[in-house]
Amino acid sequence: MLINEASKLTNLTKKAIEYYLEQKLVNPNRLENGYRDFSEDDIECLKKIYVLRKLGLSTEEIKSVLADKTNNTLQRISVQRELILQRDQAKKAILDQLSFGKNYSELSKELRSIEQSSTVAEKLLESFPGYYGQFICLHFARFLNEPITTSVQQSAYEEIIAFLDNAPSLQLTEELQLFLMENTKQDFNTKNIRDLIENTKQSIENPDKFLSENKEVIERYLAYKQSEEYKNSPINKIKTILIEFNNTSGYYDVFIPAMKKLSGSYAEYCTQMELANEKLLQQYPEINQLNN
Amino acid sequence: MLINEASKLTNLTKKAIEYYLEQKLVNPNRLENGYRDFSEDDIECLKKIYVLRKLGLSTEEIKSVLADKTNNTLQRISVQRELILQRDQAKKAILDQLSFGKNYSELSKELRSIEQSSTVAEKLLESFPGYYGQFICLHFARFLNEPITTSVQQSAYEEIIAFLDNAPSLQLTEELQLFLMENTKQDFNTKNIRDLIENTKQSIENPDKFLSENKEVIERYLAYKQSEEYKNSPINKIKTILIEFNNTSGYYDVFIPAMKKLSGSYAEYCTQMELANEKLLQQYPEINQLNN
DNA sequence: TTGCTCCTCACGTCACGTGAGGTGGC
DNA sequence: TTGCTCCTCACGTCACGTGAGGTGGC
Repeated sequence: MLINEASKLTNLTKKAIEYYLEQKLVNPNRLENGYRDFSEDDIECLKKIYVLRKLGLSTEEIKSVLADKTNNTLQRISVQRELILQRDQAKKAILDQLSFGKNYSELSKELRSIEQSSTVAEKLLESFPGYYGQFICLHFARFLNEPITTSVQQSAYEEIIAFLDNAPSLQLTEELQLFLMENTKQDFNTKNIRDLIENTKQSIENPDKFLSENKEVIERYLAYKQSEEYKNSPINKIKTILIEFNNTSGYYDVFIPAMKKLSGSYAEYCTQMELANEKLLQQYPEINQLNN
Repeated sequence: MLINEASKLTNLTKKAIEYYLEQKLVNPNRLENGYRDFSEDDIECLKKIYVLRKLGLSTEEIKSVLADKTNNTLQRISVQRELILQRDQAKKAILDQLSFGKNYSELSKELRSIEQSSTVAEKLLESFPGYYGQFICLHFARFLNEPITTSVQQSAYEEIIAFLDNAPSLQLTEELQLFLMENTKQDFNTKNIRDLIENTKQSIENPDKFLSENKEVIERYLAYKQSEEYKNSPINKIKTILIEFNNTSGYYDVFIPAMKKLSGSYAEYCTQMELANEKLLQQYPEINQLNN
């Protein structure tokens, strides 16, 4: 069909369609007279583009979403938009304060720390691949709402940025990447990640309760970790790579200490986590052997 | 001081400052050699621009904010951003559904009704001046979350758009505008409007309770409305103009009926409102005379 | 031939960033 | 003279919109 009909079917203007053609988002055949001939598939594709554009994705982003047969790209973008929404809400709150007559210089500082926090979160998402990046990003985002006021915080912020900008990228073999994608395709979206984070939080806040309530699961898990099956599994390989990466990239030596300096709530979280971990080790000393 | 120093003091780049100069947001003097000489006032102004730009205001918006000595413009923009935030949140929810694997064609409809709802809200804000526009906009925004699915709703939507695009603008004399501004400057911001709306909602949901609990206030109010003082007050003049406007513009004949068709929850609200009003009239029949 | 669609090309938008090329100050 | 700042002018960005000018189809 010709462009006019395509335009009507997709709710897109001709000019918009022409633009997407130029950007190679769609590639209809040409008729002998040079007119473009849109197929059913082209129309489907344009309809998707319409939706994605209305949702605020750039043409580049749309290109990768269309090329990606899994929903991984879409999930990443979704996490990104969540960060942006949070930032915009914080900005809206400042706008309200301004319209209420609060003065500019005070708010200017608040603004700066909002921007710095979201820069950290965005860079975290960029720095780590796939699902792992989303997890890391949402995990740390919770601790980034505190204003940066002291010079210690400021230099910690700068260390973090330098780390994230220069850290070697985490490389997984294609096989492992595929494994991760396959296994996170359905189950892990923004909401599930949030739930997971929330569960972790509750278990470290009250480790005794967690340990007694989940005795069975924990023991099954430990048994699995000692099995041959686990030792040869992709998930173990990924874990090994991660530990190696964390040890050599500066993640443990630079990033984590800086995060603790930047965010009081994160430092507190870590302390709790260590306590909980001690209790776990007391109850299951065999874990020590597992990690070596 | 020269542009370099101004840039350092304000956190703006030279190019950004030059752009604001071109847009006439600031107007520094020139030295004999043609160099620009920024005053303390210019710097203050640039600092404000910095904050407002970070908050996402366009240069045109910033221009009106800077020109406006009251906070009225800022308040309007704040309401506008609230609408945008709501829309973006709805869009983010759709993005999540997509990344969860839901199909495009279903979501495309949802998308359309999100956009239509926010168009109505935005046009409401544009169509009425000052505080009144903000109130009207937030008042109706609550009823605009329902999807547009039937053809009755669709044509009601179109009627509303046509009404808002063509309605004569509500004109108040400068004196009355000033009065409104003076009296809404402090007390009415987004949050206060919300509270007011919430209070109204509760009183019409349970008119008996409202009437008995607020007996004294209502009676004092009625007495005031019968006084000579009220008859000569600006608020009475504004009310007269509003009633006239509502009667002649099509607000009552076109807009309100269309809103009822568009939104079931608004229709319900109106019914409740009428019931509550009847009860009020039963208790205070003298109101009938007041309105003539 | 007329009125319509199709094509490509060019220029505008918004808030700057990135130079280029020329002048001024020390 | 050198290295710095200042000035203005031009072009690029992103996702199109608004024509202009020419061709094709009925």
